[in-house]
This record gives sequence, C-alpha cells and structure tokens, in this order.
Amino acid sequence: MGFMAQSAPTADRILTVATDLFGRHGIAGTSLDDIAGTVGVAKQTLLYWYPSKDALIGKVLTATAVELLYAIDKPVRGAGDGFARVEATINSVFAAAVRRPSLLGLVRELNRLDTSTSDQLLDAMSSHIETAVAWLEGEMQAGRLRKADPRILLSLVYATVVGVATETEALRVVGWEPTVGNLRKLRREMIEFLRAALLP
Amino acid sequence: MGFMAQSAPTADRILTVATDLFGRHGIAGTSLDDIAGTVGVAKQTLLYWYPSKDALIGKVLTATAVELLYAIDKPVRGAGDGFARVEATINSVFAAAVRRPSLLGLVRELNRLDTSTSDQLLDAMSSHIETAVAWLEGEMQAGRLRKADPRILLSLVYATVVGVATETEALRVVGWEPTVGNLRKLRREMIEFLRAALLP
DNA sequence: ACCTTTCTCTACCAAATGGTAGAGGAGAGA
DNA sequence: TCTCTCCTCTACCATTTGGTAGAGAAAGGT
Repeated sequence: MGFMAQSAPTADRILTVATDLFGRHGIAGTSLDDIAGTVGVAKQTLLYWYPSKDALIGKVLTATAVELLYAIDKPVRGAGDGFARVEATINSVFAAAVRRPSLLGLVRELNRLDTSTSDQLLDAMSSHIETAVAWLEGEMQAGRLRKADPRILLSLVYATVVGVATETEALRVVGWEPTVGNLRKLRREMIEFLRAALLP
Repeated sequence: MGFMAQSAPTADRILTVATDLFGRHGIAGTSLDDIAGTVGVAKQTLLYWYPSKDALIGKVLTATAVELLYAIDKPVRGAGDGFARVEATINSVFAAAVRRPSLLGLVRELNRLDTSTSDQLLDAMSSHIETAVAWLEGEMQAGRLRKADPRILLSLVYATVVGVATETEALRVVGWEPTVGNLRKLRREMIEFLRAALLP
C-alpha cells in the first residue's frame, strides 16, 4: 500500500485509479478508457484483469469497504469512554479521507447503485453498525452521551463527517481552501461541533 | 407548481423529470433518452426545448438553485434570535428535501462539475453566504450561539442537513425506513442534534 | 382558404462505450 | 530449443449516446 509506485502490479494500479476516478467523477461518469488511459495501459489489459466493468466496480467497492472498516476498527475497539472513542474514530476516518479523498466520495456512489448491489456491502457492515449502536446506547444510559435515538444519531454523525470531507464545493463557497493548516483547523472545528452535539 | 399535472407545459415537465433523474442517478448517469422516455416524449422534442444536454443541465441547476434559495430566503430573514432562526431555516430546507428528494441530490452533483460551470452558481449564492456568516458572527458575539469559525460552522450544518436528507443508504443501513412518522422523528432528532451543536 | 408559427415527430449520423477474438512477446521449466 | 503460462497488445463489433435534418400536425391570424 502507501505510495503505489509505478512498479506495482497492474491489477493493483488499475484498482487504485478506478477508485480514484469513480470517487471523483462517479461510476457512470468514468469509462473504461478513462481508467486505462490514466493507468497507461490498453483497455483490454484492464478487461483481462477484471472481466467486465461490473466486476471492476464490485472489486473497487469491496476494497474500499475493507480499507474504511480497517481504518475504523482499531479506534472503535480502542480504549476510552464517552466522546474520547468517538473522537478517535472520527480522526481515523478523517485521516483516511485526507489520504485518499476519493474513498468517501465512492461511498456516496452507493446511493446510485441499485439496492441489490449495495445490499451485500451493507450486510458486511451491519455487525459493525449493531456494535456501534449498542455502545452508543450504553454510553447514553451511563450519562456520558446525550440521550437520543442511537441509530439516527449515528447517521447524523456519519452525514456530518462524510459530507464535510467530500463536499469540497460547500467549503469552497465559504472561502475555505484546502491547505494543510486549514485541514487541521477544519478537523478541530468538526470535533468541537460533534463534541457539543454528542455530550449531554 | 405543486402537482405538475400531465397538462403542464412540455418544457416544464422535462425540467422536472430531468431534475429528478439527475438527482437520483447523477448527470453522467442520465441520458437524454432516459429523460424523454420518462416524460413520455421523443428525444428530439427535448432537444427542441433545450438545444443540448449542457443547456438542459444549466437550466436544471439554476432552477434548482432558485427553488432552494426561495425556500431558504423567507426563514432566514424571518424573526427570531439565536437558534430559532436556524431551526426555521433547517425546517424549510428539510421540507423542500422531502417534497423533492432529488433537489438536494442534485446539489451534490456540483462537486462533479468542472469548477467553471459551478462558479456562476456559487457567485449567485455568495451574497447569501456572507449574510449568513455575518449573522452567525453577531449571534456568537452576543453569546446566543457557541463561538466557532462561522464559515466552517456553516459548512458543517450544511453537510449534516444535506447529507442526512440525501444519503438514504446511510439511514437504510441503520434500519430506518422512510415513513411519515419516521421522517418527523428524523427531523426532530436532527434539530436536537444541531441545537446541541450550536448553542453555547 | 391560406400562410405562418409552434410544436412534436421519424429517420439518420458520428462518436464513444462496454466487450470479444485472437495475435504476439517474455519468462520459466523441461 | 521447445513449450506452456502469463500478460499486454491491435483489430474489430454492437449498442448507446448526444445531436442534425427535415417532415408533418395543430392552431391562430389574415
């Protein structure tokens, strides 16, 4: 992983580029020629590694899910009560989003897919969801988080983090620019925002 | 407006359907044939009213911006201090999103467009943005809202509202279903979430 | 009755798209 | 050296896409 040098296996380079382009321009807005051209390879090489566009899409989605779940898993099971654990998770997701902006952009493509395609992905996530919901409920009972519907709360936090990480236009329109310093400030403000929203 | 009966002018029906399909499947994922077929008209009829797909896209985007700004303008200039005005605005946007779910979905397409296309739209919104930012700053000074960077705060609220209103998959994965009662509950939880996030 | 404008249609077209068929190069094992 | 597998290529195809050309129905003004 990491830098994905030119010498990386062709299949991996294709997957990386496809993830990037799908996330930036949408799945429908990205042709196999676009991907092949960016990788620097013929379209048929691409079709050798992934027998159809649908197959490529499937691989990209599962690989993305795996990468994001990996980023989430550690902090979620880490130490800390109340908001500390939420903060660690958010930081991890945010770091992943900064490292590869297209990752979260791709997550939003799920809304575009027919439900049957995304159902398996959602299945893969459901156990994580239930764990998170149960934990939220416990923290609320213990008075460490504001009492609310834990499922809706989860969606709201998700929407806030993914939204602000992907909706670059919304940030551009308020005059924000993506420098390193501004990114740190954005993360700090987001944490404060969510801290206020979640603490009792 | 309102129900958009079959007898509405063809150009309007095309615009409505195009907004819907662009918002649901993305601009790149919607062909002129899709739109024409849904409207129940030949593709060339569509090209008579809008000379090219780009022209149609432009019309759809500006019409959407107008409709959303109209929904926002009243509550923004309404009475009430502190969170009351924010709440009225959010309710208005949320009502618009429920009435036409594709509206906000379309807003997210802006990220996909090349910057030059969206620049004019952002220009049209910039005065509203500045008004909102100035008001937020005033309320913070007066101690009626939590002190924070008003521009980033605006983006965070935007991301939360638009995200939760459009990211149906995120709600589906936590077992939420779009009934009337659940929609009311969702709005209530969202308001509470934002109230906690914004009040000092 | 006639003409003009408005609107929608059928019939095409060139480019792009996802995909197939199969040739050919490079390396490893015999 | 021969062959076998792995990998990438050129050449081609059917479908879809955005778009053009122009015919024809309907309606109003004269």
